[in-house]
Amino acid sequence: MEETLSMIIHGCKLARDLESNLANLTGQPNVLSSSCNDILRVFEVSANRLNELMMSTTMSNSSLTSSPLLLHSLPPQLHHPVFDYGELSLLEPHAVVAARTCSPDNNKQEWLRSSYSQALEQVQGHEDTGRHSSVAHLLSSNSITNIVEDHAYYLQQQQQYESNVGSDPGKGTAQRARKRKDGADKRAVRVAGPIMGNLEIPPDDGFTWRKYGQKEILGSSFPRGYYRCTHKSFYGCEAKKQVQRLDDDPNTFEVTYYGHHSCCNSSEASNKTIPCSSSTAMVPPHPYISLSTYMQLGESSSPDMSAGGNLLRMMMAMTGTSTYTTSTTTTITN
DNA sequence: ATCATTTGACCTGG
DNA sequence: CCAGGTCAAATGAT
Repeated sequence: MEETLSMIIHGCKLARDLESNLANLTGQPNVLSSSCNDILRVFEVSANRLNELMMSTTMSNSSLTSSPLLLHSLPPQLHHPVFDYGELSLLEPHAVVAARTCSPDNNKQEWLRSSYSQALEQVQGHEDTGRHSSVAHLLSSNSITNIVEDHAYYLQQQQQYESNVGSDPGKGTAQRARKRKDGADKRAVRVAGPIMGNLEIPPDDGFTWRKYGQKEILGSSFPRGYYRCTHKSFYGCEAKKQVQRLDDDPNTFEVTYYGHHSCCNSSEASNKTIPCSSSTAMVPPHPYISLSTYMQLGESSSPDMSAGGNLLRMMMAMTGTSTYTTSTTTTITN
C-alpha cells in the first residue's frame, strides 16, 4: 500500500510539473502527449494495484461496490455537474457564455450542435496558451459533447433554482447559531464518495472550503461536517455547506449547500488576483473545477490521497479509459 | 509563520 | 431543555 501511495503522489507531482511547464510546451504536442501518457501510466498502475488490493480485502466489498451499481442505474441527467464538466472552464468564454445565454425554450440539440462546434473550434484554434493546446490533444470530441451537454443541463437546473428561490443569497444570516427557519437558499445534493483513497472524504466540488465544525447528529452514525468558503474573509463569501454520510450507504454523502459564492462573480472578486476555483489567472474565475485545480489539489484543499483519486478520475474521464464520468451523481432536492 | 483542522464550549430556535 | 449550528483555542501540517 505504501508503495502504491508513493506512486500516486509521484503521479500528482508529474501532473504538477506538466502544468508548470505548459506555457513552454506550446506547439509541442508530441512532448505534451508523452507527458500525459507518462502520468496516465503511473495512475493506471496505481489503480490496478488498488483494485487488486480491494479484491483481496473482504471487508471493503460492500461499500466499494455499491457506488458503481448506484450510479449506473441513474439516468444521465442526474450526473454530477462538477466532477465531469470542469474542463468546460477551459473552453471559456465561448461555450459558457453560450450556455449562460441559452434560453430554456431553445432547442437543446440545436444549441449543443452549435456550442460543440464552437467549443471545438476554440480548443483547436487557441494555440496561444499551452493550456488550451494541451486540452485540444487530451479531449476527444465525445467528451467535449458530454461536457457541453451536461453543463448546459446543470446551468438550466441552476437557473431554475435561482428563479424559484430568488437572488438574495446570504441575507439574514445572523451572528451565531442562528438556525434557518425554512429551506430557502438550501440545496441538498447526494454525491458518491471516492472509489479509492480516503473514503471518508467527500469528493471535491471545485470550490475550496474550510471546515469550521463537526457535530454528532442524533440518529446518524456519522458526524456532520460544517464548511464555509475559504474566501469568506477575503471576499466576504457567505457560501456554506454541510456534509453528512448516509447511514444506509456510507459511500454516499449528502451535501447541503447554503448561500451562493460571491467570491466567483462579484466585481470585487474579479479585481483581486485569486480566482475562486482556479489558482491561475489564465482561466477566468469559474465555479467548475479546472485542470489546474485538479493538478494542485494535492497541495491545497485535499492534502490526502483523495487528490490523487480525483486526478485519476479526471484523467480517465478525459481519455475515455473509464466510465467514471457517469459515476458521480447529483440529486437536486430543493 | 501561516493556514487548516479538531474539538469542546457556547448560543439559539423550537 | 435539547439538538443543531457556530466559535475559537489548541493542535497539526506545510
